[in-house]
Amino acid sequence: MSNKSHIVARFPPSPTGPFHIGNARTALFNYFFVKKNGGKLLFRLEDTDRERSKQEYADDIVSGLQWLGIDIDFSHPYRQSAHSATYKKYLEQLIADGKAYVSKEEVKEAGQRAKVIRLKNPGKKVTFTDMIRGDITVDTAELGDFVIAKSVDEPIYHFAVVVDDFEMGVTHVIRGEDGIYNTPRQILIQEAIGAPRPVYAHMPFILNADRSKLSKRQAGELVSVKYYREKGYLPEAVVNYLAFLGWNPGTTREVMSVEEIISRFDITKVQKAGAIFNPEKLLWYNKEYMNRLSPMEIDKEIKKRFPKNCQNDLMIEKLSEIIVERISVWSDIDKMVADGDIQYFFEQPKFSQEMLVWKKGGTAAEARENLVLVSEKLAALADADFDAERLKSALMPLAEEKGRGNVLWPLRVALSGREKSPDPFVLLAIFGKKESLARIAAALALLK
RNA sequence: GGCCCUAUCGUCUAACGGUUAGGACACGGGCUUUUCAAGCCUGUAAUCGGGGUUCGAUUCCCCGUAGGGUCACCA
Repeated sequence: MSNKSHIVARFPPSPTGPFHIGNARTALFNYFFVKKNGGKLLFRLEDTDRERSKQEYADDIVSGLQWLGIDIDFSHPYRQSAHSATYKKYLEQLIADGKAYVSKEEVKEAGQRAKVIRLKNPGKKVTFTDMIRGDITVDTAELGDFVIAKSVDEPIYHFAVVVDDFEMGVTHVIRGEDGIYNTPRQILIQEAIGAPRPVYAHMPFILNADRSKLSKRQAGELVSVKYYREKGYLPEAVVNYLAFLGWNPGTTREVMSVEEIISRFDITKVQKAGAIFNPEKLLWYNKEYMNRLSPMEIDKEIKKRFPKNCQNDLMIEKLSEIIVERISVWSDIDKMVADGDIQYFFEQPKFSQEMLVWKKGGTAAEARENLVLVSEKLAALADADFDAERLKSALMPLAEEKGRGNVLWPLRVALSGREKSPDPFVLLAIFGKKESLARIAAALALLK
């Protein structure tokens, strides 16, 4: 890393499926690395597989990357499909130099070619440096003269990658650990075409709970970046979680902005073993980041998710605090709406007489008597006194005298109609004097 | 199976030969003067096993064991 200004890394997904969270982490670590070292990150679409490559997947990857805040230029990606002439040139040169040859093959399976291009393997031991794992030595003899292209117009992956990295001036290759065994053969190809060898770093995998490689089979939708966007996760939280999965700056604090992560980033401190993906911790991160949001940002999201008959801006403003402390991701608001935890703020709730009675030893008569007393106390207050703290000091003496449960439970149910809700003082403050008294009156009518 | 990589609480991790093995998530308990949530305090919990090296090993070496990766005319 002595030549900082010359660092060029790349992120080369093949658009053959939805953007995978493990891939996102690899992209992120590439991003941290170049940002930290003042390098450049290039985007390449490995779309040589005509059958499986789809534009919608490419779009999903790009939008996922942008959502995560990876601010690199996606406007003119390097597409493998646009470089067949280049591969052909190198292939023909290798054959002319006698470093590769056209080999006649026995066709064993459908789709196999009778002629392919193989590299003449010098059969030596190759040692390369991995920034995470140190030196790795592999004997390439066992590879034999491996296939590098089906024809001069159809290079296979390893060959295309080496040519692309060379053409793009890539100096640092940071990829998943499954790339470790691709490296020796790619190095052999590099040497054959006279390309310089980049520095490597192979990242450990993100794992399922049983320590196998994170799979859609086991983790379901949790593997796709799109899922987190749709569920209403904050990209900062996802980035922070992913960054600390398999790496940490040695601090006790784990909530850290991207800027700080970048400034502290050190790829040599990346863990060598894989890490199990922990959705609970991600949720915790998300909540941490939600707690740092401004009321305006919260209100905007709530408004977006509330049904048509709950679009009262003034009420939404009052609710944002109690909602945010009950959710971990934005889509939890949808659940609250579906569960009926929202509706009662906007219209008189329906509830039964039994629900008004304190379950631990209260009677309907007590509920009625206490609601009348509460009602009288509230009627004596000014509108301006409808503040949670003041209401509490106004009503608690009564609650202490008559029994907290016997006073506060009926009051809370009268206001919310629910088994679970914010405390009655907060509710009173939200509804104000007039609406509060009206709801209590409605409850009293039921108790008669 | 060959080759390679890896191994600290359930999970993510700190420790770069000497710590009561630290933190976070999750979990348990308690406090916040009804319920829910949030918050605060607090507790349980780990060095895979066996040999070395060393005055001393989580740390260095070897052997096991376990897990993972990889052995394509896929990317």
